[in-house]
Order: sequence, then structure tokens, then C-alpha cells
Amino acid sequence: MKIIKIKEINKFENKLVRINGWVYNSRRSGKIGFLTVRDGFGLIQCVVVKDDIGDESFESFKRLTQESSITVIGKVVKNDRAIGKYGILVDSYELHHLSQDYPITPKEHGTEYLMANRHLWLRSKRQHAILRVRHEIVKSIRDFFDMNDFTLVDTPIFTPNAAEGTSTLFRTEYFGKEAFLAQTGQLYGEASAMAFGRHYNFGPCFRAEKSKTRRHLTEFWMVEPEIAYCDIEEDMMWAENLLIYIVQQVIKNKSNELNILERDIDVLKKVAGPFPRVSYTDCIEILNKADFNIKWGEDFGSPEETYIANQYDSPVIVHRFPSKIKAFYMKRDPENEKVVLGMDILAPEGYGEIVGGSERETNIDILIDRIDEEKLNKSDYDWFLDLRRYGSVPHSGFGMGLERVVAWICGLSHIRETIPFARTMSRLNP
RNA sequence: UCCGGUAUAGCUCAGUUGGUUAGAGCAGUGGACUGUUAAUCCACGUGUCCCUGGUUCGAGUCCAGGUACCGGAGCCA
Repeated sequence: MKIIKIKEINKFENKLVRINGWVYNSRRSGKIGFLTVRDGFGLIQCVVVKDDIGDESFESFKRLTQESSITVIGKVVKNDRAIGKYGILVDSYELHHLSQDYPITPKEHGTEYLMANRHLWLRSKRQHAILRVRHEIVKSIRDFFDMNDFTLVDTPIFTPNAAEGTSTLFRTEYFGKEAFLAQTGQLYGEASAMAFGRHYNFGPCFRAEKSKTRRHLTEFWMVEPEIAYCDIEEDMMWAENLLIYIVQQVIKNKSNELNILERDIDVLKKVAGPFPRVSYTDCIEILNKADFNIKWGEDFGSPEETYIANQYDSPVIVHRFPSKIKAFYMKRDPENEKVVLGMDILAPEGYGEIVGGSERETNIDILIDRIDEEKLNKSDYDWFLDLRRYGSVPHSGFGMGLERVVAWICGLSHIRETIPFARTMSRLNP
């Protein structure tokens, strides 16, 4: 007899099968019982009839608890009343472990409680769906870069320097020296782009900012392509095409999960491109028309960002920011020295910045000036400056925050559900 | 760091103007039920009311300080 996955149940109509899983829910009505079983691949309703399995088995069935691990043996039958349109008429079952007092009941719980039980919450339908969408997004990111001849080159997590000098870094001890957990792999990505032409790195980043909002994690995953012989316009195109590809793949392959999450797929279908491109200077004008009272040169706050994003159905690309509010490595616009060739992509529906990128400064003298201006330690960047000494070329790249993309595509109100084990200011466990 | 909010049963919450023995639903246990979808119905239990101090005849309730957590700002993906 075959052990099958619930997701392939429709291939086994009227066959006897085995399913390895866990009790999702159990209820009964006299001499007939209904056991919803999950196996990690899906849910199925198993019908337990006293007269079929015998008094003794039925008595022990009545004692089955939520999340007990069992193997169910029975016949697959079509059943319109059941979830998934198929059910199993139980012949017998084997109990592996009887779960006692499972903390997550089918009733409501607070988020704090659920986060404290995150290791168990992962079994719930919604959390399962979110992480499967995350999986699809990760896969489509890797496929996209693979199809376009990018090479994955992993960048280190221990670093000696502060790449952007602005964000707070986690400090650690490294054989008697000070080291930091990487907040970006970008500088290493630039080295790799000079070796491979098209590079990307994808891994965890760490930021010790004391941010307590629904958009922040202290540990999150970022994908960062870096492309040689690429200007800012091409950079925007890569980011746009990546986002469109991700959304298409999720709609195509994870529609069940989006339904479980009650995500409006029509909203996602509007993400077709080309995305609107608005300069920072134009944004200032738009914002002041809406009574925001922001001066040229000031950085956008969260309300400003949300207002700009809400003007459009699809993500919007904001570009050419004042150089003073952006990182030292961004190239200045030859047509306007006051701005840099940087761009941010803002997701619709208030999900905020999901991409940040730029064309990189190639002139070593300007870079050294900028490093001094930011009061960074020049010796830490000597290897980075080498990239401008030996065959410097125009190049660009961007970083995309995985969890914010997951939150946006799933339509979630909080980023902590987008990663299996969230790390926030107040949570290091489980 | 700043601003706002919350803290009562295993979980989710109610608790009046300060009043005597602190409540509900769910979960759990036992029972009834052959078509349930968070099944329903009957019976049974549970408390450091976050901590410390204060006001009061009397504090879960009012006041002060503290702690923890939540949301927002800043910062950012």
C-alpha cells in the first residue's frame, strides 16, 4: 500500500492509501467521527465510522488530540462536503504519539502568544501558506538571476567596516578584534561584478536599529544584484523586471496560498510594468501640493513615502535623491551635481521601500572625498578603492528586502509573519 | 531615544461610582448525538488581578514610581 501526499490525493480515487501526518482537528457525532489530518502538503478529512473500524478503535479515536501524530489507512473517496473535494474512509490508523495540551487551539490567540509559540504556529494554515509564498518568491528570485546569467557569489557576514556608516550595526568580538554583522553585501558585490559581470548575493543582513514597527526586523534577507557596464536606467529595468517576474510566478504557482491569505489577486495583476518613474524633485512638488511642507534636500519620512506610493497601483520608482541624504558610494548625476543616481522602489498599499539601488561612483578621488566627509575609516575601504584602480567601469546594483516583498505580496499587516523565526528588538526566542 | 497604548484563569477578554465570595467564552475532563467543517448540547475546574509604595474603613478599580509588551516617530530593506 502506497504512502501518499495529500496534495496528490486525486490520483488515488477508490484506492487504499496510507497518509503520514498529524491531527489537525477532530470532532464526532455519535458513531461517526471526522478527523482532519495534515501532512505538510495539505489537509484532508478522514471519516471514521464506528461500525467499520470496531468499538475498540472507535473508543481510542475519541481520545485523539490536536497535533497527535498518526498514520491513517483508508480508501480515497470523492466527497463534495469535504475540504479538497476528497476524503478518506478510515480502515484503521496507527498512533505514533499522543499530543497533550497543544498550546494553539482552534480559537483566537494574541500575536505575542503566537510568536512565543512560533515553532508550533508554523503548523497553522495561514503561516504555512505565507512561508510557501516566501519559498516561491525565493525560488523565482534565484530563477530570474539564473536565467539572466547572473552568478551567485556569497558575501561574508562578519565584516570589519560599516558599509554605509549610517545604520547601527551589531558588534561582536572576533578573536580579540572588533567585528560587525553585515548589514549589506554590496561592497563585496562590486568586487564580484568586476569578476563575473553579473553578480548577485542573497542572504541574511543584520541591523541593530531600535525600530519597533511592522516593517522592521533586526535580521532579514536581502538579495543584491550588482552589474558591470550598467547605468542607473538599466538598473531600474532589472529591478522592475525582477519584481514583475516574482509576482507572475506567485500568481501562477501559489494561487491556493493567496486564497487562504484572502489576498486580492487582481491587485497583484496590476503589477505589470512599466513602473512609473518619478524624480525626488518631482516628489517634493507633489508632496507640497498635498500640504506636506517639505523642503528640497530633506529626506522623506514614512508618511511622505506612503503618500507617494499611494498615487499609483503598481510599485513606483523614485530616483535622483539629494547626495547629502544618500550613501557615499552612489554616483553623482553629471547633469546635476546636487543629486545622486540612486533609486528606491516603493511598494503600493503602504508597504514602503522594497528596493534601494544606485549607479556607483567610479571616480576614486570623489570616493575618497566622500569617505572623508562621512568620517569613515579609509583603510577599511582600501580594497574597495582598488576596484577603481584596476579597470573601473560604470556599474550599478540594488538591494531588495525579501520580507517586505513577502509582506506586500501576501497582503500582511506585519513583517514578523514573513520569516520563519523573526528576530526583532524584543524577540530572540524561539 | 521620544510619543501613545496595554498588563485580570492555560488562551481571548469583561469587570459599573472604590464595596463584601473576581466573571464569561474557548481549551481540558466526563456524558449525549451517523454528516461535522472553529460542530452542537449537558455537567465539572482554575487566579501572585505585572511589581513596589501610597491614598482609603475598604483598591482589580484611584495616585506615584518601576518592569514587560504592543503600535507609531526617527532610521531603514
